[in-house]
Amino acid sequence: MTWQDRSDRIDHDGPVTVWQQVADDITADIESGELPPNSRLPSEVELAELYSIARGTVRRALLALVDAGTVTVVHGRGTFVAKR
Amino acid sequence: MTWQDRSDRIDHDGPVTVWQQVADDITADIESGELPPNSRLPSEVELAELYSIARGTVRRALLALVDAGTVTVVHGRGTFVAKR
DNA sequence: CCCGATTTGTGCGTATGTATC
DNA sequence: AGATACATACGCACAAATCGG
Repeated sequence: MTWQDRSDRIDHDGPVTVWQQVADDITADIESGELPPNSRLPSEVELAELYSIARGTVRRALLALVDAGTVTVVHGRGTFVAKR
Repeated sequence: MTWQDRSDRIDHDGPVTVWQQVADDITADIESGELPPNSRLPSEVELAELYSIARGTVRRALLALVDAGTVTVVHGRGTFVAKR
């Protein structure tokens, strides 16, 4: 899949936190099949740029996805869609 | 060109970010001709030592230079002055 | 062909300061 | 007061590409 700017998907004024919106956004792409199992996500820095948010916020979102079992993180390699 | 200690060129307390100062400093050397096209910059680790900053900050500065088209980075080889 | 050194790529964890809600 | 979020910056570890012996 092609990763373009996603800053327009984030509502900074609504009731939902930014990191939840990012987690939901990525989860949606995984469940729709656009992000197939074992495919790699952009790096934390790249995701921060794509969503125009801070890296710390990206990490919070990824933490939620890891807890949910939807992605797995490999030190030094990247973040991958879990095969389930 | 000779690469000596450059830690005195960085102001950690001013309004300009460290990575911006590094990017500007290297850009000046390129535009002055001291760093000719295709010449290789010190490694990220060496630059971090020369400026007495973190490698991550060096990478942030190099990212700006890449975006500006002044340098090109090659995985496993190094960072080179763009030929322009 | 393999091994080691070098270099960039990525992630982990943390800290500080600012601003907003 | 507290939580959220941004931006910056630090140090470290592991992975992958490249090149030389």
